[in-house]
Amino acid sequence: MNKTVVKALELLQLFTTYEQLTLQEIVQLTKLPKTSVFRMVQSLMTTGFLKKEGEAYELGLSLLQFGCLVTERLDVRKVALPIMKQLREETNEAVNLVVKDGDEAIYVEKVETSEPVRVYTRVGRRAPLYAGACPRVLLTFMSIEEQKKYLDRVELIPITSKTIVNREELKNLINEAKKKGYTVSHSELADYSSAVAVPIFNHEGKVVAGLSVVGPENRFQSSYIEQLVPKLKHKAGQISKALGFIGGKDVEL
Amino acid sequence: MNKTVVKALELLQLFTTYEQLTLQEIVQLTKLPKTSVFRMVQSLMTTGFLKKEGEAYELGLSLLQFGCLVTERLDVRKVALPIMKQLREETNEAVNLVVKDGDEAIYVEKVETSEPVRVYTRVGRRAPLYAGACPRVLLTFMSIEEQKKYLDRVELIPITSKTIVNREELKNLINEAKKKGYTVSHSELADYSSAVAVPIFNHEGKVVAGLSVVGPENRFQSSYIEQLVPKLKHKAGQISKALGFIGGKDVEL
DNA sequence: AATATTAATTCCGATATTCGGAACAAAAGG
DNA sequence: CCTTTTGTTCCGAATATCGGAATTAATATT
Repeated sequence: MNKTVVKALELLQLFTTYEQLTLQEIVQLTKLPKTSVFRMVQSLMTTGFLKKEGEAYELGLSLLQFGCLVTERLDVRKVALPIMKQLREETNEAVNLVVKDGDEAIYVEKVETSEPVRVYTRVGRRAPLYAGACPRVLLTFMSIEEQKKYLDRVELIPITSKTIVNREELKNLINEAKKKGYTVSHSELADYSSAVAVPIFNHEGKVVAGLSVVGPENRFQSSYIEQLVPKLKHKAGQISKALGFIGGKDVEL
Repeated sequence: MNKTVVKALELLQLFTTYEQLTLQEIVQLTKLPKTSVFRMVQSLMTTGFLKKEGEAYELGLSLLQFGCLVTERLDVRKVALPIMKQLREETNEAVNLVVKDGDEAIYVEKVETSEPVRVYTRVGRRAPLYAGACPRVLLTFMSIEEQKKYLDRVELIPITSKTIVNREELKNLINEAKKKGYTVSHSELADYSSAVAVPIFNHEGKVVAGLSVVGPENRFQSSYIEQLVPKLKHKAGQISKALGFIGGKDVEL
């Protein structure tokens, strides 16, 4: 492995939290010697990953290009987007699409609602697989071995006061969700926001994404969730089908 | 500067042209020793910039997050987008927003038309400042010294058969455009596509972006362009104003 | 105006890190 | 079963990185 490269890219990661940083600030945050930081920043600048805006450094425009390319190349997203828009029309709620990346879930597409009270999720946001409806639906429907390994390995860190941190409770929820074919979460990732999520499968029958409807907790009572689930399952089924998925006991095609 | 970091990031740049690459292919393209490529790829993977998809490597999902952050943080884009949509409604043509990044122009936002014949531009695309209406409008309205330096330094490489490669011709076009307050191009960046572009200024009176209307060459006759120009100028003026621009002989506010 | 303070940049010798050839392993193809 | 191709590990040599210290630049203070 290449230590310097990793360090430089970790340095770049700082800019996901901070919009602008001076050299000084980077030194403080990374605790690396100033000269080293300086060198790395220079390197990141020549490649367009960072740029200097007056005093401070910012993310460079190269990243724009990369981001767009990744988006375009994600085919789940391509087929899901129009269907997500339909779902938004039917439910008038925000719809999210999440894919798995290592031990995390990443929000790759969203369709917003016109409701005045909204839950704002940023595309590119990451969340652990155990928290939130959409991430957990990925965890629920992954292969048994992979799931077991993950559950043994993962440390359950609370994000909000309602994040599930008890391993047994999590396992129960997963098993239940597997039977029902959907997951529900209340304020696990952000306070006062709830979500219902269903899995999307590819041609191999593997979960490749989670589709969810998100909204304010007070609106998401069980009677309302029951109305949402068949709609979600229907749309997720359409997306799965478009990806070449054929079987599926849990999915109504 | 940090040689390894730069090399690794240049390696990553390969993936803007190729969607997938095996280790072998990267070795051939970069002409670097296999072991070095291997190491760099490993480093890029641990940081999520690359991922292995079966045989080959692809851009990782980290880049999605970075791309979205850059987009969100670009405030020209934020204020321009709604106005661009209005312009699309008024003209029923595709509208592009371009900013300067070093010696290049980058497309940062687009609004597409419903016309059957379209010109497709990808967000994140780069173009030299001398070619195409929108890039050249940035060149036209940058500071005199900067412009002079650029013109002395730049090598004019043809992109299509109609790309301007004669320095004198380019200078004349720039001077003319400066008087008129807009730039026109025909098939300079892509065959059969034309564009009209106007500048957007910030609070300091510096050009920060170019706004253009793009369409198929046959539709962009001079009579039609004359209709477009006032509309473009009006909208660009609105955006400039929103960015704090006050003066402006060339802009009708 | 002179001085103090803070941050950015350059220098340079020590050394840890990267380099890259070669050997090895694994998988694919004949 | 052997050959070929691609991916991965090893290890000594070399060089690129490291980081302290000095220098420069910019800003604040007396």
